[in-house]
Amino acid sequence: MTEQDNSPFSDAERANRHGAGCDPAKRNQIMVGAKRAFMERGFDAAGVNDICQIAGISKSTLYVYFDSKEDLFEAIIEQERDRLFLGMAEILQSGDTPEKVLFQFGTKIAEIICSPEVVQAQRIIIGIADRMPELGARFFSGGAMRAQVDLTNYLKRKVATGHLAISDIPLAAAQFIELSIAPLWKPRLFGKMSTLPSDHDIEISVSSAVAMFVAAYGNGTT
Amino acid sequence: MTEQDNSPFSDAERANRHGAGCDPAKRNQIMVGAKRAFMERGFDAAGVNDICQIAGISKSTLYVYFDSKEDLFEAIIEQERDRLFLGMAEILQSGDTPEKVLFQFGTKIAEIICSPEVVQAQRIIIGIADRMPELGARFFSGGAMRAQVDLTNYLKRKVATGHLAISDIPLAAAQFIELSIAPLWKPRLFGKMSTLPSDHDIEISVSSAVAMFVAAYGNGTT
DNA sequence: TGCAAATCGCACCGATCAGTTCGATTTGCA
DNA sequence: TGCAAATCGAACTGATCGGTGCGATTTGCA
Repeated sequence: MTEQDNSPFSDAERANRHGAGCDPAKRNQIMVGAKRAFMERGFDAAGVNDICQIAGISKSTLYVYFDSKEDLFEAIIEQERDRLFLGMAEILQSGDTPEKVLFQFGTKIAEIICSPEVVQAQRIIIGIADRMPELGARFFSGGAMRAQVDLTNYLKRKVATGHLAISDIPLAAAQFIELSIAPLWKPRLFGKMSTLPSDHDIEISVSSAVAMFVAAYGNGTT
Repeated sequence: MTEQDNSPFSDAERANRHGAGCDPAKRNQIMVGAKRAFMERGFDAAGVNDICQIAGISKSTLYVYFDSKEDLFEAIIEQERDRLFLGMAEILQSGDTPEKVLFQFGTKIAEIICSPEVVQAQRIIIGIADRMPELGARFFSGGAMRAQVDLTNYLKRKVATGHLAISDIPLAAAQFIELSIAPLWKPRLFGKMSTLPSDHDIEISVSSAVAMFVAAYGNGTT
């Protein structure tokens, strides 16, 4: 698998010289270039030679840092997955009303999920889900599914404090997320909508999602 | 296995001589085999030789009937797309209450969209959406989007007769469809849920979708 | 500066695959 | 039955691509 550099560098070593395939800067350089190549052309169409050219490294070096093209792709996906959903959980710590919190949460998730990079990544992952089934499942678990779990926990708190009345809370969380991206994501994924949805589009979708959610699960006091 | 010779053609049709690449039975035979190959292995992994073997025809003949592998794939998708959404519109002609109609509609669409064949087709199409952007858009327009248009028209009628109160009707249609498949489709697509959702799973999802929809857009009389 | 390690550059391998060619074979109408 | 058209089958083409091997070059510490 990936060379998860378990080698403990001494301070002296870390400064400049690294073992073969152990320079984090070079590793990052490869991943940045490969990410661009994959995003622009897809997994199959992006050749290893293209990747090397874009990243500005030699093929020999690439294969010192990564075992295979698939290995490289996995490393990129895992990194991006974590990066994208970073600020997600914080929104749910706010003390605002559920309406406001849900609106912010829905907006954020719609922005992420419908962004060109994420849509492209999703396309690639879905397309090779047969060849690399574990990767698809992990991407989903660490991305959209994790957001759903976070939202579930938030909703549980709001139910406990009587702000919301929900019987099946995980289902409600999934519903809200799908509602937030309802008219946007699927067309994006299939290429029917080629341009990024505007802030206004997202606002319409998310505010309607919040309204619907509150109509169904609100207790009338908000 | 390969010979699908119980074809539904009359003796007259079948006995006739056809021009090269003009025998509908042979064309169908190719498409049946190719469909199996594509579904089992995906677009790239399914080789033309595999397709020929499964279909029980020679490569030469295949290229008499279809210009390319992509051409063949398109023909299959267009055919399947129409077949799957066949009984969809009829449900919306029922005189039942909106709750019942929506429940039937949601159940049907969830069954279709989450079925193994459709999920696999969606994966393939999404995966090659970059190479064949038109196909993805057409597949979406003729499939899920058409269902959404049908539902929009139904909802318009119900709004006109005062059964429902909706401001943005196309948005509401999209919302209902997404709600119906909310906890099911995405995990299926990413390979997180490898087995077909049970009737019970679908019922839970759809009935909750209906309840939510009525809570948001009902006028209280139903 | 010298030396060893890391990286580079590039040819090369082996495999795959879409699509073509063409002679052999089957099919079905007259 | 004869003949022409449709189909078969299998070799072949041309190109792509992931991955390897190895000598040349650069890098950075001693």
